[in-house]
Amino acid sequence: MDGSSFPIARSSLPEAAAERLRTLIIEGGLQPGAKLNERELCERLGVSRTPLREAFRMLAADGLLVQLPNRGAQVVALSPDDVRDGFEVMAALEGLAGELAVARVTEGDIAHLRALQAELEAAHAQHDLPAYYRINRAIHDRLNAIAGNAVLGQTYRTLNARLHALRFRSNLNRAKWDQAVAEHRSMIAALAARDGAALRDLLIRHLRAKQQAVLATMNNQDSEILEGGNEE
Amino acid sequence: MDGSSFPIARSSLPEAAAERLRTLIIEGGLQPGAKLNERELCERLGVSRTPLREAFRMLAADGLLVQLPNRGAQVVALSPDDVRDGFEVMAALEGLAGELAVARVTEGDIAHLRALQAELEAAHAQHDLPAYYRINRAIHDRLNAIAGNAVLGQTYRTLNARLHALRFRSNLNRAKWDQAVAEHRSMIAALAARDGAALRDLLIRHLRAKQQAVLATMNNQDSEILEGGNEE
DNA sequence: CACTTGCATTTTGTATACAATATGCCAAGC
DNA sequence: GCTTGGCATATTGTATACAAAATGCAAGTG
Repeated sequence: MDGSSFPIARSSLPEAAAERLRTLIIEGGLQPGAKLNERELCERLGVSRTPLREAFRMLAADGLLVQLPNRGAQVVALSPDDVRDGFEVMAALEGLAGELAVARVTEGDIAHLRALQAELEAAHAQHDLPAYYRINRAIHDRLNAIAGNAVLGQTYRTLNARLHALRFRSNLNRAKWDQAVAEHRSMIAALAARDGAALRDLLIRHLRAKQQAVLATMNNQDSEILEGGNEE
Repeated sequence: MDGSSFPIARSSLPEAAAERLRTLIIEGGLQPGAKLNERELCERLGVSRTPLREAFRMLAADGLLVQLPNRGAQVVALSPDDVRDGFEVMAALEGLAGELAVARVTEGDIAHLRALQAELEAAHAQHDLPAYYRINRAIHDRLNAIAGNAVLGQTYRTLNARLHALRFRSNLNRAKWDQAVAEHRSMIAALAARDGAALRDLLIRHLRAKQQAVLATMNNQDSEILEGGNEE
C-alpha cells in the first residue's frame, strides 16, 4: 500500500503456489465449486501442505476460493447476485478512476491510450476477440494507473480477478461490440477534454452494459459457462 | 459472498487469533509499524505458530498488516497518501451505497434511520463524542445494509477496518461537527425522497470532509496520532 | 423399506522439529 | 575511523507427525 519501499520481490513458495492455483482457477483447470484436496494438490504442485495452506489463505483473501472450517477449500462459485453486485462495485470504482485520471493525465498518457484505442479498433475490424479482450483490459488498467490511487488499483484488481474466475464468454454480438468500441472512443475523448463527470458516466454505463451481457449469458447458457473457455 | 449457506460459524483457532489481533491493532495494543514476533505472540495468545501464521494471512488480506518474506509481519503504517486514497475509494463506495439504497429502501428503514439520527443529534447536543462516533457508524452500516450489495458491503467493511487501524482522533471542532450532523439530516431527507443522485453527492461530500479532517490531523499532530487513543 | 447409529476411513487442524534466511556483532583491513 | 567480511544468534520457512473432525458405509432397529 505504501510505495516508499522496494523489496526484491523474491517469490516465496506459498506465493508461487498461489500464483499457479490462481492461473488454474482463472483458466479453468479447476472448475467453480471444485473441492480442493490438500494432499492431492501437494503432489501436483510439488510443495508440502504448510505452504499450500498459506496459498489457500491468499486466494481466499482474493475471493477466488472459500474455506469451510474442517471441510477444506473449494473454488468459489459465484451466484448471479454476486456477479450483479460485483459489476456494480466495479462500475463505481472505474467511475472514480475516470474522475481521478482526469486530474492527473498527461499528454503522453493520452497519446498512449490513443495508440491502444487504434489497436482495439484494429482487433475489432479483424474480429479478433482474444486480442480485443487483451487490449480492452490494457486500456482499463492504464486508466487505473493514471488515476494514481493505490487503494483503488488494489481493490479494482482483486475484484476483477474474482469476476474473471467466472470464465464467462459474454455474448458479444456485433451490435454490442460496435457499441463498446464506440464507448471507448468517447472515453478517450472525455479524458482528453479533461471532462471528469462525462468520463465517469461513460465508464459506469460501459460497465453496466458488460454486467447485463454477462448476466444474460449466465442465465441462458449455464452449461456453456461451466464448460466454456476463458474470455481472453 | 453467497448468502445461501449458513454454516455454524464455529470460530476456528486461526479465526479467533485473528480477531484478537485485529482488536489489538485497532485499539492500539499493537502500534502501527510494530514488528510481530511469532514466538512471542504465540505465548501471548496461547496458540502455536501454525494457526498464528494463518491469522497473519487473514489480517494481511484485510490490509491490517504487511508480511515481508523472511522478515515476518508488521502492523501496517499508513502514509498520508494511503489515507487520501483510502478515503477517496470509501467515498465512491458510500456514494454507490446511497444510490442503491434509494432503490430498495422501505418506510421501516427510514423510520429506523430517523431514530438513529435523533440519537446522533442527542449525542451531538450533549457533546458525547464516543456515542456520536458509535451512532455515526451505525447509520453508515445501516445504509450499506439497505443497499443490499454483498460485494459492496464486504469491500466497505475491509477498507473501513484498515482506516480505523489509524486510530486517528480527527480534529472535530464545533463547526465541523455541526456541519456533519446537518449533512446526516440531509442524507436521510434525500433517502426519504428517493433522490439517489442527491444522496450520492451528499455522501461523497461527507466522506471528503472527513478525509480532509483526518489528513489535517495527520499532518499537524503526528505524535498524537501515534500515541493517541481511538476515535471511538 | 426407511431411518438411525456406530465404526472405519479420509481429510483437515495443530504442534513441533528441522532447514533456510536474516540480523547484529566483532574483528580485520583499508 | 570507516568500511567490509565472517561468524553466532535469532527468526522465519517448510515438512511432517499426531490429533481432531468429518464423511461414507454398513449393520441394526422401528
